[in-house]
Amino acid sequence: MANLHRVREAKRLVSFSTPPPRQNNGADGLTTRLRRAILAGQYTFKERLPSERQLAEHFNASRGTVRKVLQRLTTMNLVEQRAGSGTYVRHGEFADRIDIADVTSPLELIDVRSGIELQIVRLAVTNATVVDIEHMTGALDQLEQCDDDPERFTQADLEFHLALAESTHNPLLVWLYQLLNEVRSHAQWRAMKDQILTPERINRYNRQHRRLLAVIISRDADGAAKTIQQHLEQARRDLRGVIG
Amino acid sequence: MANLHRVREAKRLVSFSTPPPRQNNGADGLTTRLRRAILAGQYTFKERLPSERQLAEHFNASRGTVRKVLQRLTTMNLVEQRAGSGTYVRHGEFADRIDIADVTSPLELIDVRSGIELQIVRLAVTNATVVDIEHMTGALDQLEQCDDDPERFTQADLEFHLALAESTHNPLLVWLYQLLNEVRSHAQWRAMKDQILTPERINRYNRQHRRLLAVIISRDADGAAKTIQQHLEQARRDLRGVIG
DNA sequence: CGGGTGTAAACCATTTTTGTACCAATGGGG
DNA sequence: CCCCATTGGTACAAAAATGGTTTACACCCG
Repeated sequence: MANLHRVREAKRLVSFSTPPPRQNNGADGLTTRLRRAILAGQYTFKERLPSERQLAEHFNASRGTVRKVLQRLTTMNLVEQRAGSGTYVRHGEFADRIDIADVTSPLELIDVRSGIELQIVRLAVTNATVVDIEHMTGALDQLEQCDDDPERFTQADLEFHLALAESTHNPLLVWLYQLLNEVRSHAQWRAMKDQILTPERINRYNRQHRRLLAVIISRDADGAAKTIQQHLEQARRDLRGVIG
Repeated sequence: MANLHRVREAKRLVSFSTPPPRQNNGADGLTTRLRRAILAGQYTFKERLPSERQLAEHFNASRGTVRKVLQRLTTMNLVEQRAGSGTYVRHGEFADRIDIADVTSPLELIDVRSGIELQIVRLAVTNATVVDIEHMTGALDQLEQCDDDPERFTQADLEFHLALAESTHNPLLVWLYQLLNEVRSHAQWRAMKDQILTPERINRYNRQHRRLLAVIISRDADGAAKTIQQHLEQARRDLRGVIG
Protein backbone atom coordinates (compact mmCIF):
# COMPACT_ATOMS: atom_id res chain seq x y z
CA MET A 1 0.00 0.00 0.00
CA ALA A 2 2.87 2.31 0.70
CA ASN A 3 4.13 1.63 -2.78
CA LEU A 4 0.83 2.56 -4.25
CA HIS A 5 0.99 5.85 -2.47
CA ARG A 6 4.40 6.65 -3.84
CA VAL A 7 3.32 5.90 -7.37
CA ARG A 8 0.32 8.10 -7.00
CA GLU A 9 2.39 10.96 -5.71
CA ALA A 10 4.67 10.68 -8.70
CA LYS A 11 1.75 10.69 -11.10
CA ARG A 12 0.21 13.68 -9.47
CA LEU A 13 3.07 15.83 -10.58
CA VAL A 14 2.71 14.73 -14.20
CA SER A 15 -1.07 14.91 -14.10
CA PHE A 16 -1.98 17.00 -17.13
CA SER A 17 -5.36 17.93 -18.45
CA THR A 18 -5.28 14.57 -20.14
CA PRO A 19 -8.75 13.19 -20.50
CA PRO A 20 -8.96 9.66 -19.21
CA PRO A 21 -8.52 6.79 -21.62
CA ARG A 22 -11.34 4.67 -22.82
CA GLN A 23 -11.51 0.96 -22.31
CA ASN A 24 -12.41 -1.94 -24.50
CA ASN A 25 -12.69 -5.71 -24.62
CA GLY A 26 -15.99 -6.34 -22.97
CA ALA A 27 -18.78 -8.08 -24.83
CA ASP A 28 -19.84 -4.69 -26.14
CA GLY A 29 -16.40 -3.82 -27.42
CA LEU A 30 -15.96 -7.19 -29.07
CA THR A 31 -19.34 -6.92 -30.74
CA THR A 32 -18.49 -3.65 -32.40
CA ARG A 33 -15.05 -4.89 -33.37
CA LEU A 34 -16.30 -8.08 -34.99
CA ARG A 35 -19.25 -6.30 -36.51
CA ARG A 36 -16.99 -3.72 -38.09
CA ALA A 37 -14.67 -6.44 -39.36
CA ILE A 38 -17.55 -8.22 -41.06
CA LEU A 39 -19.13 -5.08 -42.47
CA ALA A 40 -15.73 -4.00 -43.73
CA GLY A 41 -15.53 -7.24 -45.64
CA GLN A 42 -12.60 -8.72 -43.76
CA TYR A 43 -14.60 -11.90 -43.73
CA THR A 44 -16.20 -12.56 -47.09
CA PHE A 45 -19.61 -13.98 -47.76
CA LYS A 46 -20.12 -17.59 -46.63
CA GLU A 47 -16.66 -17.69 -45.18
CA ARG A 48 -16.27 -19.65 -41.98
CA LEU A 49 -14.72 -17.59 -39.27
CA PRO A 50 -12.59 -19.06 -36.47
CA SER A 51 -14.16 -21.34 -33.91
CA GLU A 52 -15.53 -19.87 -30.72
CA ARG A 53 -12.64 -21.25 -28.75
CA GLN A 54 -10.09 -19.78 -31.14
CA LEU A 55 -11.80 -16.42 -31.12
CA ALA A 56 -11.85 -16.50 -27.35
CA GLU A 57 -8.12 -17.07 -27.22
CA HIS A 58 -7.41 -14.48 -29.90
CA PHE A 59 -9.40 -11.76 -28.16
CA ASN A 60 -8.22 -12.83 -24.75
CA ALA A 61 -11.78 -13.36 -23.60
CA SER A 62 -13.72 -16.34 -22.39
CA ARG A 63 -15.77 -18.50 -24.69
CA GLY A 64 -18.93 -17.34 -22.96
CA THR A 65 -18.23 -13.76 -23.94
CA VAL A 66 -17.43 -14.70 -27.52
CA ARG A 67 -20.61 -16.73 -27.53
CA LYS A 68 -22.65 -13.71 -26.45
CA VAL A 69 -21.06 -11.63 -29.17
CA LEU A 70 -21.77 -14.20 -31.87
CA GLN A 71 -25.34 -14.47 -30.66
CA ARG A 72 -25.82 -10.75 -31.14
CA LEU A 73 -24.28 -10.91 -34.59
CA THR A 74 -26.64 -13.78 -35.35
CA THR A 75 -29.70 -11.76 -34.46
CA MET A 76 -28.27 -9.00 -36.60
CA ASN A 77 -28.32 -11.55 -39.41
CA LEU A 78 -24.66 -10.86 -40.05
CA VAL A 79 -23.63 -14.38 -39.21
CA GLU A 80 -25.06 -17.88 -39.06
CA GLN A 81 -24.03 -20.66 -36.69
CA ARG A 82 -24.25 -24.33 -37.51
CA ALA A 83 -23.69 -26.80 -34.70
CA GLY A 84 -20.80 -29.12 -35.34
CA SER A 85 -19.69 -27.14 -38.34
CA GLY A 86 -18.89 -23.53 -37.57
CA THR A 87 -19.92 -19.90 -37.82
CA TYR A 88 -20.47 -18.52 -41.28
CA VAL A 89 -20.75 -14.98 -42.58
CA ARG A 90 -24.21 -14.24 -43.81
CA HIS A 91 -23.57 -10.67 -44.80
CA GLY A 92 -22.17 -9.33 -47.99
CA GLU A 93 -24.23 -11.17 -50.57
CA PHE A 94 -24.68 -7.76 -52.03
CA ALA A 95 -21.41 -6.50 -50.73
CA ASP A 96 -21.62 -2.80 -51.41
CA ARG A 97 -24.02 -0.06 -52.26
CA ILE A 98 -22.33 0.26 -55.60
CA ASP A 99 -22.95 -3.37 -56.35
CA ILE A 100 -26.56 -3.19 -55.33
CA ALA A 101 -26.89 -0.14 -57.52
CA ASP A 102 -25.52 -2.07 -60.47
CA VAL A 103 -27.99 -4.88 -60.17
CA THR A 104 -30.99 -2.68 -59.52
CA SER A 105 -33.11 -1.64 -62.43
CA PRO A 106 -34.89 1.72 -62.43
CA LEU A 107 -38.22 -0.06 -62.23
CA GLU A 108 -37.13 -1.99 -59.17
CA LEU A 109 -35.94 1.25 -57.65
CA ILE A 110 -39.33 2.83 -58.19
CA ASP A 111 -40.99 -0.17 -56.58
CA VAL A 112 -38.91 0.41 -53.46
CA ARG A 113 -39.38 4.18 -53.53
CA SER A 114 -43.11 3.63 -53.66
CA GLY A 115 -43.03 1.93 -50.30
CA ILE A 116 -40.70 4.40 -48.68
CA GLU A 117 -42.22 7.57 -50.01
CA LEU A 118 -45.75 6.50 -49.26
CA GLN A 119 -44.73 6.05 -45.65
CA ILE A 120 -42.88 9.35 -45.76
CA VAL A 121 -45.92 11.36 -46.77
CA ARG A 122 -48.08 9.50 -44.25
CA LEU A 123 -45.73 10.48 -41.45
CA ALA A 124 -45.21 13.95 -42.88
CA VAL A 125 -48.92 14.63 -42.64
CA THR A 126 -48.90 13.89 -38.94
CA ASN A 127 -45.44 15.11 -37.96
CA ALA A 128 -44.54 18.07 -40.15
CA THR A 129 -44.11 21.34 -38.27
CA VAL A 130 -44.51 24.85 -39.61
CA VAL A 131 -40.77 25.09 -40.08
CA ASP A 132 -40.76 21.86 -42.07
CA ILE A 133 -43.50 23.20 -44.30
CA GLU A 134 -41.49 26.36 -44.87
CA HIS A 135 -38.53 24.24 -45.90
CA MET A 136 -40.62 22.25 -48.32
CA THR A 137 -42.22 25.36 -49.73
CA GLY A 138 -38.82 26.90 -50.32
CA ALA A 139 -37.55 23.78 -52.03
CA LEU A 140 -40.66 23.63 -54.16
CA ASP A 141 -40.26 27.26 -55.24
CA GLN A 142 -36.74 26.51 -56.35
CA LEU A 143 -37.94 23.37 -58.05
CA GLU A 144 -40.43 25.26 -60.17
CA GLN A 145 -37.74 27.50 -61.55
CA CYS A 146 -36.05 24.55 -63.25
CA ASP A 147 -38.64 23.91 -65.93
CA ASP A 148 -36.14 23.40 -68.68
CA ASP A 149 -32.94 22.03 -67.20
CA PRO A 150 -33.13 18.29 -66.42
CA GLU A 151 -29.93 18.43 -64.42
CA ARG A 152 -31.06 21.20 -62.12
CA PHE A 153 -34.52 19.72 -61.90
CA THR A 154 -33.08 16.41 -60.70
CA GLN A 155 -31.09 18.19 -58.04
CA ALA A 156 -33.97 20.34 -56.88
CA ASP A 157 -36.34 17.37 -56.95
CA LEU A 158 -33.96 15.51 -54.65
CA GLU A 159 -33.87 18.52 -52.38
CA PHE A 160 -37.64 18.72 -52.16
CA HIS A 161 -38.10 15.04 -51.43
CA LEU A 162 -35.36 15.22 -48.82
CA ALA A 163 -37.12 18.10 -47.09
CA LEU A 164 -40.23 15.96 -47.26
CA ALA A 165 -38.41 13.05 -45.63
CA GLU A 166 -36.97 15.27 -42.92
CA SER A 167 -40.41 16.56 -42.05
CA THR A 168 -41.23 13.10 -40.72
CA HIS A 169 -38.67 13.68 -37.95
CA ASN A 170 -37.69 10.05 -38.29
CA PRO A 171 -33.90 9.91 -38.70
CA LEU A 172 -33.94 6.30 -39.84
CA LEU A 173 -36.34 7.14 -42.63
CA VAL A 174 -34.20 10.05 -43.76
CA TRP A 175 -31.15 7.85 -43.67
CA LEU A 176 -32.82 5.18 -45.79
CA TYR A 177 -34.03 7.73 -48.28
CA GLN A 178 -30.55 9.15 -48.72
CA LEU A 179 -29.29 5.64 -49.27
CA LEU A 180 -31.84 5.19 -52.02
CA ASN A 181 -30.69 8.42 -53.59
CA GLU A 182 -27.17 7.11 -53.80
CA VAL A 183 -28.41 4.06 -55.63
CA ARG A 184 -30.51 6.31 -57.81
CA SER A 185 -27.54 8.29 -58.98
CA HIS A 186 -25.47 5.21 -59.69
CA ALA A 187 -28.10 3.29 -61.56
CA GLN A 188 -28.84 3.44 -65.20
CA TRP A 189 -31.27 6.14 -64.19
CA ARG A 190 -28.87 8.87 -65.09
CA ALA A 191 -28.68 7.76 -68.66
CA MET A 192 -32.41 8.10 -69.23
CA LYS A 193 -32.86 11.23 -67.23
CA ASP A 194 -32.61 13.45 -70.25
CA GLN A 195 -35.03 11.32 -72.20
CA ILE A 196 -37.60 11.26 -69.48
CA LEU A 197 -37.47 14.80 -68.24
CA THR A 198 -39.09 16.67 -71.06
CA PRO A 199 -40.46 20.13 -70.21
CA GLU A 200 -44.04 18.84 -70.29
CA ARG A 201 -43.25 16.02 -67.87
CA ILE A 202 -41.36 18.37 -65.59
CA ASN A 203 -44.38 20.61 -65.55
CA ARG A 204 -46.66 17.73 -64.70
CA TYR A 205 -44.36 16.58 -61.93
CA ASN A 206 -44.32 20.06 -60.48
CA ARG A 207 -48.09 20.25 -60.43
CA GLN A 208 -48.10 16.98 -58.53
CA HIS A 209 -45.50 18.31 -56.13
CA ARG A 210 -47.56 21.42 -55.48
CA ARG A 211 -50.65 19.35 -54.86
CA LEU A 212 -48.72 17.04 -52.57
CA LEU A 213 -47.52 19.93 -50.44
CA ALA A 214 -51.06 21.30 -50.30
CA VAL A 215 -52.57 18.09 -48.98
CA ILE A 216 -49.78 17.75 -46.43
CA ILE A 217 -50.44 21.27 -45.19
CA SER A 218 -54.12 20.47 -44.89
CA ARG A 219 -53.20 17.28 -43.00
CA ASP A 220 -55.14 15.14 -45.42
CA ALA A 221 -53.57 11.71 -44.99
CA ASP A 222 -55.60 9.86 -47.59
CA GLY A 223 -55.21 12.63 -50.12
CA ALA A 224 -51.46 12.71 -49.56
CA ALA A 225 -51.16 8.95 -50.01
CA LYS A 226 -53.21 9.10 -53.17
CA THR A 227 -51.17 11.98 -54.56
CA ILE A 228 -47.78 10.40 -53.96
CA GLN A 229 -49.00 7.14 -55.44
CA GLN A 230 -50.15 8.96 -58.53
CA HIS A 231 -46.82 10.74 -58.66
CA LEU A 232 -44.81 7.55 -58.57
CA GLU A 233 -47.21 5.77 -60.89
CA GLN A 234 -46.63 8.59 -63.32
CA ALA A 235 -42.88 8.18 -63.00
CA ARG A 236 -43.24 4.45 -63.53
CA ARG A 237 -45.30 5.00 -66.65
CA ASP A 238 -42.85 7.51 -68.06
CA LEU A 239 -40.01 5.12 -67.38
CA ARG A 240 -41.78 2.24 -69.10
CA GLY A 241 -42.42 4.50 -72.05
CA VAL A 242 -38.72 5.21 -72.46
CA ILE A 243 -37.56 1.64 -71.86
CA GLY A 244 -39.98 -0.34 -73.95
CA MET B 1 -2.70 30.63 0.02
CA ALA B 2 -5.05 32.12 2.49
CA ASN B 3 -4.71 35.49 0.87
CA LEU B 4 -5.41 34.14 -2.53
CA HIS B 5 -8.57 32.54 -1.35
CA ARG B 6 -9.76 35.70 0.29
CA VAL B 7 -9.20 37.65 -2.89
CA ARG B 8 -11.19 35.11 -4.82
CA GLU B 9 -14.06 35.30 -2.44
CA ALA B 10 -14.04 39.05 -2.60
CA LYS B 11 -14.11 39.10 -6.35
CA ARG B 12 -16.90 36.54 -6.41
CA LEU B 13 -19.01 38.74 -4.19
CA VAL B 14 -18.57 41.70 -6.46
CA SER B 15 -19.57 39.33 -9.24
CA PHE B 16 -16.78 40.05 -11.60
CA SER B 17 -15.97 37.78 -14.49
CA THR B 18 -14.09 34.50 -14.65
CA PRO B 19 -13.28 33.11 -11.28
CA PRO B 20 -9.65 31.99 -11.30
CA PRO B 21 -9.62 28.55 -12.89
CA ARG B 22 -8.99 25.98 -10.26
CA GLN B 23 -7.31 23.62 -12.64
CA ASN B 24 -6.75 21.39 -9.68
CA ASN B 25 -8.35 18.08 -9.12
CA GLY B 26 -11.16 19.14 -6.89
CA ALA B 27 -14.67 17.97 -7.59
CA ASP B 28 -15.37 21.23 -9.40
CA GLY B 29 -12.33 21.02 -11.61
CA LEU B 30 -12.93 17.40 -12.43
CA THR B 31 -16.54 18.10 -13.29
CA THR B 32 -15.65 20.72 -15.85
CA ARG B 33 -12.88 18.57 -17.29
CA LEU B 34 -15.03 15.51 -17.72
CA ARG B 35 -17.96 17.60 -18.86
CA ARG B 36 -15.82 19.21 -21.54
CA ALA B 37 -14.48 15.85 -22.65
CA ILE B 38 -18.00 14.51 -23.07
CA LEU B 39 -19.35 17.62 -24.78
CA ALA B 40 -16.34 17.61 -27.08
CA GLY B 41 -17.33 14.14 -28.15
CA GLN B 42 -14.25 12.41 -26.80
CA TYR B 43 -16.62 9.79 -25.52
CA THR B 44 -19.15 8.75 -28.09
CA PHE B 45 -22.82 8.12 -27.49
CA LYS B 46 -23.57 5.08 -25.36
CA GLU B 47 -19.90 4.43 -24.81
CA ARG B 48 -18.98 3.06 -21.43
CA LEU B 49 -16.42 5.22 -19.78
CA PRO B 50 -13.85 3.91 -17.30
CA SER B 51 -14.98 2.64 -13.93
CA GLU B 52 -15.11 4.98 -10.98
CA ARG B 53 -12.02 3.36 -9.53
CA GLN B 54 -10.08 3.75 -12.77
CA LEU B 55 -11.14 7.36 -13.12
CA ALA B 56 -10.10 7.98 -9.55
CA GLU B 57 -6.66 6.59 -10.19
CA HIS B 58 -6.27 8.46 -13.45
CA PHE B 59 -7.17 11.81 -11.93
CA ASN B 60 -5.32 11.13 -8.71
CA ALA B 61 -8.52 11.69 -6.84
CA SER B 62 -10.45 9.57 -4.44
CA ARG B 63 -13.35 7.50 -5.54
CA GLY B 64 -15.65 9.65 -3.46
CA THR B 65 -14.71 12.72 -5.46
CA VAL B 66 -15.14 10.92 -8.76
CA ARG B 67 -18.46 9.70 -7.48
CA LYS B 68 -19.60 13.23 -6.72
CA VAL B 69 -18.52 14.35 -10.18
CA LEU B 70 -20.40 11.54 -11.90
CA GLN B 71 -23.44 12.32 -9.82
CA ARG B 72 -23.42 15.87 -11.09
CA LEU B 73 -22.97 14.71 -14.65
CA THR B 74 -25.87 12.36 -14.13
CA THR B 75 -28.15 15.17 -13.02
CA MET B 76 -26.92 17.11 -16.04
CA ASN B 77 -28.21 14.17 -18.08
CA LEU B 78 -24.84 13.82 -19.71
CA VAL B 79 -24.23 10.39 -18.30
CA GLU B 80 -26.12 7.40 -16.99
CA GLN B 81 -24.97 4.96 -14.32
CA ARG B 82 -26.03 1.33 -14.09
CA ALA B 83 -25.10 -0.62 -11.01
CA GLY B 84 -22.96 -3.62 -11.76
CA SER B 85 -22.46 -2.54 -15.33
CA GLY B 86 -20.87 0.85 -15.72
CA THR B 87 -21.28 4.52 -16.56
CA TYR B 88 -22.57 5.30 -20.02
CA VAL B 89 -22.57 8.51 -22.05
CA ARG B 90 -26.03 9.86 -22.64
CA HIS B 91 -24.98 12.87 -24.65
CA GLY B 92 -24.14 13.25 -28.30
CA GLU B 93 -27.14 11.44 -29.67
CA PHE B 94 -27.27 13.84 -32.56
CA ALA B 95 -23.58 14.11 -33.22
CA ASP B 96 -22.42 13.35 -36.71
CA ARG B 97 -20.33 10.24 -36.55
CA ILE B 98 -22.78 7.89 -34.95
CA ASP B 99 -24.43 4.77 -36.18
CA ILE B 100 -27.99 5.27 -37.24
CA ALA B 101 -28.76 2.21 -35.17
CA ASP B 102 -27.89 4.00 -31.97
CA VAL B 103 -30.32 6.85 -32.47
CA THR B 104 -33.30 4.91 -33.76
CA SER B 105 -36.04 4.11 -31.33
CA PRO B 106 -38.07 0.93 -31.71
CA LEU B 107 -41.15 2.98 -32.58
CA GLU B 108 -39.34 4.81 -35.35
CA LEU B 109 -38.10 1.50 -36.62
CA ILE B 110 -41.63 0.17 -36.80
CA ASP B 111 -42.74 3.24 -38.70
CA VAL B 112 -40.11 2.52 -41.32
CA ARG B 113 -40.81 -1.20 -41.38
CA SER B 114 -44.44 -0.41 -42.02
CA GLY B 115 -43.57 1.27 -45.28
CA ILE B 116 -41.09 -1.35 -46.40
CA GLU B 117 -43.05 -4.44 -45.43
CA LEU B 118 -46.26 -3.15 -46.90
CA GLN B 119 -44.49 -2.82 -50.21
CA ILE B 120 -42.88 -6.21 -49.72
CA VAL B 121 -46.17 -8.04 -49.38
CA ARG B 122 -47.64 -6.10 -52.28
CA LEU B 123 -44.82 -7.23 -54.54
CA ALA B 124 -44.79 -10.69 -53.02
CA VAL B 125 -48.39 -11.19 -54.05
CA THR B 126 -47.55 -10.50 -57.66
CA ASN B 127 -44.04 -11.93 -57.87
CA ALA B 128 -43.79 -14.90 -55.51
CA THR B 129 -43.14 -18.22 -57.23
CA VAL B 130 -44.00 -21.70 -56.02
CA VAL B 131 -40.47 -22.12 -54.73
CA ASP B 132 -40.70 -18.88 -52.79
CA ILE B 133 -43.92 -20.04 -51.20
CA GLU B 134 -42.24 -23.29 -50.20
CA HIS B 135 -39.47 -21.31 -48.56
CA MET B 136 -41.92 -19.18 -46.65
CA THR B 137 -43.95 -22.19 -45.59
CA GLY B 138 -40.83 -23.89 -44.28
CA ALA B 139 -39.78 -20.81 -42.35
CA LEU B 140 -43.26 -20.46 -40.92
CA ASP B 141 -43.29 -24.09 -39.76
CA GLN B 142 -40.05 -23.49 -37.93
CA LEU B 143 -41.40 -20.26 -36.55
CA GLU B 144 -44.38 -21.98 -34.99
CA GLN B 145 -42.16 -24.33 -33.04
CA CYS B 146 -40.72 -21.46 -31.01
CA ASP B 147 -43.78 -20.66 -28.91
CA ASP B 148 -41.90 -20.19 -25.69
CA ASP B 149 -38.40 -18.96 -26.46
CA PRO B 150 -38.23 -15.23 -27.31
CA GLU B 151 -34.67 -15.56 -28.56
CA ARG B 152 -35.40 -18.31 -31.03
CA PHE B 153 -38.67 -16.69 -32.03
CA THR B 154 -36.86 -13.49 -32.93
CA GLN B 155 -34.44 -15.42 -35.10
CA ALA B 156 -37.15 -17.47 -36.81
CA ASP B 157 -39.30 -14.38 -37.32
CA LEU B 158 -36.39 -12.72 -39.05
CA GLU B 159 -35.99 -15.79 -41.25
CA PHE B 160 -39.64 -15.76 -42.27
CA HIS B 161 -39.72 -12.09 -43.11
CA LEU B 162 -36.50 -12.47 -45.03
CA ALA B 163 -38.02 -15.26 -47.12
CA LEU B 164 -40.96 -12.96 -47.64
CA ALA B 165 -38.69 -10.18 -48.85
CA GLU B 166 -36.83 -12.51 -51.18
CA SER B 167 -40.07 -13.61 -52.75
CA THR B 168 -40.42 -10.14 -54.26
CA HIS B 169 -37.37 -10.88 -56.44
CA ASN B 170 -36.33 -7.31 -55.91
CA PRO B 171 -32.71 -7.39 -54.72
CA LEU B 172 -32.78 -3.77 -53.64
CA LEU B 173 -35.73 -4.45 -51.40
CA VAL B 174 -34.04 -7.46 -49.84
CA TRP B 175 -30.89 -5.47 -49.30
CA LEU B 176 -32.82 -2.68 -47.63
CA TYR B 177 -34.66 -5.10 -45.40
CA GLN B 178 -31.44 -6.72 -44.23
CA LEU B 179 -30.14 -3.28 -43.43
CA LEU B 180 -33.18 -2.70 -41.26
CA ASN B 181 -32.54 -5.97 -39.47
CA GLU B 182 -29.10 -4.83 -38.45
CA VAL B 183 -30.60 -1.72 -36.96
CA ARG B 184 -33.28 -3.76 -35.28
CA SER B 185 -30.89 -5.71 -33.12
CA HIS B 186 -28.70 -2.78 -32.24
CA ALA B 187 -31.43 -0.61 -30.86
CA GLN B 188 -32.97 -0.76 -27.44
CA TRP B 189 -35.13 -3.44 -28.97
CA ARG B 190 -32.99 -6.15 -27.45
CA ALA B 191 -33.78 -4.98 -23.97
CA MET B 192 -37.54 -5.08 -24.43
CA LYS B 193 -37.71 -8.24 -26.45
CA ASP B 194 -38.24 -10.45 -23.43
CA GLN B 195 -40.93 -8.16 -22.07
CA ILE B 196 -42.82 -8.00 -25.33
CA LEU B 197 -42.66 -11.57 -26.50
CA THR B 198 -44.95 -13.32 -24.09
CA PRO B 199 -46.27 -16.70 -25.22
CA GLU B 200 -49.70 -15.24 -25.93
CA ARG B 201 -48.27 -12.50 -28.11
CA ILE B 202 -46.05 -14.98 -29.93
CA ASN B 203 -49.10 -17.06 -30.63
CA ARG B 204 -51.01 -14.08 -31.95
CA TYR B 205 -48.10 -13.10 -34.17
CA ASN B 206 -47.95 -16.61 -35.55
CA ARG B 207 -51.63 -16.59 -36.41
CA GLN B 208 -51.07 -13.33 -38.28
CA HIS B 209 -48.10 -14.86 -40.07
CA ARG B 210 -50.14 -17.85 -41.14
CA ARG B 211 -52.92 -15.65 -42.41
CA LEU B 212 -50.42 -13.47 -44.26
CA LEU B 213 -48.97 -16.45 -46.06
CA ALA B 214 -52.47 -17.63 -46.96
CA VAL B 215 -53.48 -14.37 -48.59
CA ILE B 216 -50.20 -14.22 -50.48
CA ILE B 217 -50.79 -17.72 -51.83
CA SER B 218 -54.26 -16.73 -52.91
CA ARG B 219 -52.80 -13.62 -54.59
CA ASP B 220 -55.08 -11.33 -52.65
CA ALA B 221 -53.26 -8.00 -52.76
CA ASP B 222 -55.68 -5.99 -50.66
CA GLY B 223 -56.01 -8.74 -48.08
CA ALA B 224 -52.24 -9.04 -47.82
CA ALA B 225 -51.82 -5.31 -47.34
CA LYS B 226 -54.49 -5.30 -44.69
CA THR B 227 -52.95 -8.27 -42.88
CA ILE B 228 -49.43 -6.89 -42.74
CA GLN B 229 -50.75 -3.54 -41.56
CA GLN B 230 -52.63 -5.24 -38.77
CA HIS B 231 -49.51 -7.21 -37.92
CA LEU B 232 -47.35 -4.14 -37.58
CA GLU B 233 -50.06 -2.19 -35.85
CA GLN B 234 -50.19 -4.98 -33.30
CA ALA B 235 -46.45 -4.81 -32.85
CA ARG B 236 -46.66 -1.05 -32.43
CA ARG B 237 -49.36 -1.42 -29.80
CA ASP B 238 -47.41 -4.06 -27.88
CA LEU B 239 -44.35 -1.86 -27.96
CA ARG B 240 -46.26 1.15 -26.69
CA GLY B 241 -47.64 -0.99 -23.90
CA VAL B 242 -44.19 -1.88 -22.74
CA ILE B 243 -42.72 1.60 -23.07
CA GLY B 244 -45.45 3.73 -21.61
C1' DC C 1 -14.83 25.09 17.33
C1' DG C 2 -17.75 23.78 13.13
C1' DG C 3 -18.70 23.24 8.38
C1' DG C 4 -17.06 22.08 3.99
C1' DT C 5 -14.15 19.21 1.20
C1' DG C 6 -11.34 15.46 0.04
C1' DT C 7 -9.39 10.74 1.22
C1' DA C 8 -9.43 6.01 2.50
C1' DA C 9 -11.41 1.72 3.46
C1' DA C 10 -14.81 -1.56 3.93
C1' DC C 11 -19.11 -3.80 2.65
C1' DC C 12 -23.36 -4.69 -0.34
C1' DA C 13 -26.16 -5.79 -4.62
C1' DT C 14 -26.07 -6.30 -9.29
C1' DT C 15 -24.08 -7.37 -13.55
C1' DT C 16 -20.64 -9.32 -16.32
C1' DT C 17 -17.11 -12.49 -17.25
C1' DT C 18 -14.90 -16.69 -16.52
C1' DG C 19 -14.27 -21.62 -15.84
C1' DT C 20 -15.90 -26.07 -16.37
C1' DA C 21 -18.31 -29.88 -17.68
C1' DC C 22 -21.15 -32.27 -20.68
C1' DC C 23 -24.26 -32.87 -24.81
C1' DA C 24 -25.41 -32.94 -29.89
C1' DA C 25 -24.28 -32.39 -34.49
C1' DT C 26 -20.99 -32.37 -38.15
C1' DG C 27 -17.47 -34.05 -41.14
C1' DG C 28 -13.39 -36.51 -42.32
C1' DG C 29 -10.61 -40.70 -42.31
C1' DG C 30 -9.79 -45.48 -41.20
C1' DC D 1 -19.65 -48.49 -42.01
C1' DC D 2 -18.00 -46.80 -37.62
C1' DC D 3 -14.78 -43.94 -34.96
C1' DC D 4 -13.39 -39.66 -33.37
C1' DA D 5 -11.80 -35.07 -33.33
C1' DT D 6 -13.87 -30.62 -33.88
C1' DT D 7 -17.64 -27.58 -33.65
C1' DG D 8 -21.49 -25.23 -31.68
C1' DG D 9 -25.38 -25.64 -27.69
C1' DT D 10 -26.39 -25.55 -22.91
C1' DA D 11 -26.15 -25.24 -18.04
C1' DC D 12 -24.29 -23.90 -13.67
C1' DA D 13 -21.36 -22.01 -10.20
C1' DA D 14 -17.33 -19.26 -9.08
C1' DA D 15 -14.85 -15.10 -9.75
C1' DA D 16 -14.32 -10.47 -11.08
C1' DA D 17 -15.89 -5.91 -12.06
C1' DT D 18 -18.99 -2.21 -11.16
C1' DG D 19 -21.89 1.21 -9.01
C1' DG D 20 -24.30 2.18 -4.21
C1' DT D 21 -23.60 3.09 0.53
C1' DT D 22 -21.64 3.92 4.86
C1' DT D 23 -18.15 5.18 8.13
C1' DA D 24 -13.99 7.20 9.87
C1' DC D 25 -10.31 10.43 9.35
C1' DA D 26 -7.62 14.65 7.85
C1' DC D 27 -7.25 19.18 6.29
C1' DC D 28 -8.41 23.98 5.54
C1' DC D 29 -10.56 28.11 6.62
C1' DG D 30 -13.98 31.22 8.55
